[in-house]
Amino acid sequence: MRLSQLFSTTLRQEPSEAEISSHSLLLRAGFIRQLGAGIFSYLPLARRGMNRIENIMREEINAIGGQELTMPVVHPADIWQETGRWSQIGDEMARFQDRTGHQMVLAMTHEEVVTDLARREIHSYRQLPQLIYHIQTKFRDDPRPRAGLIRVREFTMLDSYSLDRDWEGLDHQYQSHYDAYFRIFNRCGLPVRAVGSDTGMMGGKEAHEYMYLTPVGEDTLLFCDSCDYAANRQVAAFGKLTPPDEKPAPLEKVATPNVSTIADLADFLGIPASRTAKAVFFAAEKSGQGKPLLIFAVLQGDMALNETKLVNAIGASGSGSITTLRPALEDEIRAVGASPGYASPIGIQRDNVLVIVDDLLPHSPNLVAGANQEGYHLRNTNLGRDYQPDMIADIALAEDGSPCPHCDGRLQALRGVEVGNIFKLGTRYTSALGATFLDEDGEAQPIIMGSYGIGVGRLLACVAEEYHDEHGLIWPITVAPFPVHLMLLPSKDGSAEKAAEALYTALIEAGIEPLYDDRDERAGVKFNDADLIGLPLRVTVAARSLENGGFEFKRRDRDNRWIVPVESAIEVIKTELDQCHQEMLQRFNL
RNA sequence: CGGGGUGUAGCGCAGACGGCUAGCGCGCCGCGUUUGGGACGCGGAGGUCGGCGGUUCAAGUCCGCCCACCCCGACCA
Repeated sequence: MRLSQLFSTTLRQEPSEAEISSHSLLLRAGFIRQLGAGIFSYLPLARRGMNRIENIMREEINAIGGQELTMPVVHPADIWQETGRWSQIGDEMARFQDRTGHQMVLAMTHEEVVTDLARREIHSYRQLPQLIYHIQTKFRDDPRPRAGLIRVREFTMLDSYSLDRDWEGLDHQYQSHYDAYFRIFNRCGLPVRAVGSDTGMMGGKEAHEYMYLTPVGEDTLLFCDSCDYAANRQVAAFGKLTPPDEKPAPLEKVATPNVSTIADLADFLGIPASRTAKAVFFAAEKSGQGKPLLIFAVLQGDMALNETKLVNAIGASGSGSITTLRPALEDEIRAVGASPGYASPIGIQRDNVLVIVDDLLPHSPNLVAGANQEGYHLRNTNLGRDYQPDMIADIALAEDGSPCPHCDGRLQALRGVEVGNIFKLGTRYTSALGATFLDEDGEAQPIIMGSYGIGVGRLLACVAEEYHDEHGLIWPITVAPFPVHLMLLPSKDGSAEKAAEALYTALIEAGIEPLYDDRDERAGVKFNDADLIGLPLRVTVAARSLENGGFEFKRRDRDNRWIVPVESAIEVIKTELDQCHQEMLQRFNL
């Protein structure tokens, strides 16, 4: 490709909307352009990089038995209604009507369509297992796109789906993906960690996320410093310190004027926060019901609430499908007889209230809790004696420094970007859509499903985030849009032009397509653009290099330059590119 | 959805007290000089000042409404 003809230009100045390196550099180097919030065009350089990523994905998924197909981006609403997600998912799903007035949706994921295909095609255990995948555009109307390609609304994902006759089969395919996904990321040069995660809107049993650790990430992960425990903060368990073993003491009302926070309370009474009980309120809107359910969560005063755990606990309790959880209004709290700032479950009305206490509370005696009266607290409240919970569950948020749930270590909090995820869906969708097969005994069984996804653009952005310096991008050989940046610096006698053109042709004939900077620009401009675009190997053809005995070679990720004789240029380029590959394999033990 | 911010040429920005043909740097086009780390000279092109409405003799500038984008939060993969 001749740079003079390439459909994009580099920008000298940093675009004002870019806050993080990958966004800024991908814009400046001419890889992407933004059309709207979270909506981008991928110009030829980005497209080529993404093609290479997608081909790595195809190789790895094919290697574990995947078959590529393509499923539609526009779906009729009824399959989403069949699984219940039509009403479960909110504004994040883009909906519209076609000309005949039928409700349609833009695909935000493809479980429904896969399951529909499965129920049409799969009838016998003899047809299982299956693994199908596609690389397709999705749209999620995210309330807040940000950080360039890291969090967008329209995006392309590799999406694979496993279909099995039993749970052992799912376990096997899940494990295959677990490993294949590591290979995909590593072949792209991206170091990732797998962590246990929430299943969120996907539903199902077990799930892992692949996290690229970076301060620009918006997920918080917790890693044990001495064992291999790792989890997204949303689901992270932790070892709760055992409270003192005291006998329950009599309840005692104590005046606490203007003391409405845990910190003030502990201060005022001269006790640690861990000796207090904290109340947190949410209103749960139930589908198809008018009056929201008040969620009254109680945990030890030194701990923060984990909303994801709370939602999952409520879901597990079977108390109806909760569509949304929002902070309760003050009136809603007062309506049950609780007093904000001085609240406890003691003595409140219990109809249409769900009291959920953290699983540490049964072991934490004599806590100071609210008296449900402005300006007063109660000493020595005890679960069981003074109030009964509707449910006991782990609803506390793990923090940096929390004890590991599995060993004596401490959890460390780090930021990360989720670049992929894998879910054991089980029969969540196949049961809903009636995707069954007949087993050997002629009995209908629901197909057991798994789903696995990687965002292509987000992966590209993370690679850019990982590999760059103050001059520009530094692409790993495996995802670079071109392997070689061939640079011509014009000469008076035309010798450099002649040599560069010859090398350009010879490289293409050798199956190596370079990006050929044939522009009539100053050397400084060309060198700076080469650094910005960041191709792995730069080959400069100039009068000076020819006088010195050939072409000047430089790797983008190294500082040194050296001269290679004209006649061995192709061979050395091949060697260098191969060397880049080898270094990559070594770094990731591939 | 809440809070904050920004919309003036392709990019980065000035102009805001209402007042002449709306500027600057970079980029772009032409000619010449220059040619290994973002050259120089001369000459050009390019703007419904985010949109609509209002006030006024006069609006980029004042007022109202709306829209878009960015950041923080809520939310989310």
